[in-house]
Amino acid sequence: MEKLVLLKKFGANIKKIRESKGLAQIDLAVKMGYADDATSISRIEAGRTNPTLFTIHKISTALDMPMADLLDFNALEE
Amino acid sequence: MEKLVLLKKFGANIKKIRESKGLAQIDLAVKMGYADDATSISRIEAGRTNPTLFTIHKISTALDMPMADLLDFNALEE
DNA sequence: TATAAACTTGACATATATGTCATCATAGGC
DNA sequence: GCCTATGATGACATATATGTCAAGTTTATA
Repeated sequence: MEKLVLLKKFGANIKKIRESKGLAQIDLAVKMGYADDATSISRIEAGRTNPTLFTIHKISTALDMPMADLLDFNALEE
Repeated sequence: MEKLVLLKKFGANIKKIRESKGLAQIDLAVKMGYADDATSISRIEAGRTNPTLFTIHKISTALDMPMADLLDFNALEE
């Protein structure tokens, strides 16, 4: 898969899960320990950054979702 | 989970899967498109770097393993 | 249409990932 | 002992992730 496509798919998946939990970007950011600033979340959800494993792990913890689930967006399409 | 622990677990998992496929680090590196150099693989397996999503994706493709499986190393322990 | 909540965007300093090279260490087989 | 395969390590230039701020946009709603 091409890089930009991958990042967009991941971002869309995070957004979908976040919204399913009724959280705003800022809520997720605060849960991840950020200083009341959702910039990083916005970038990730838009696919404008290539997050590291540790960042993915922090999202996973904050959303209470296994990392494996966050990356399982290829079961549907390819 | 603490960052260093996470990176070490991920690295150990990659190493286990790579070896189960009978591949040397250099084989994986070449499959990922690197120039006959396994330095990056060595770093990742040792947990000395915090790989990006795209790097994880390249490993996934090269090892023919879903990304979700590569990150599913918490099913066993925590 | 005014207001507020939610999200986006550009910029910034800092840290670190990436890919590569040269070199070193280790282990096994001959 | 020698050679080869394998992996580890330090250094390097370059690219980019991270966390933050300020400012802008979008959306909804009263």
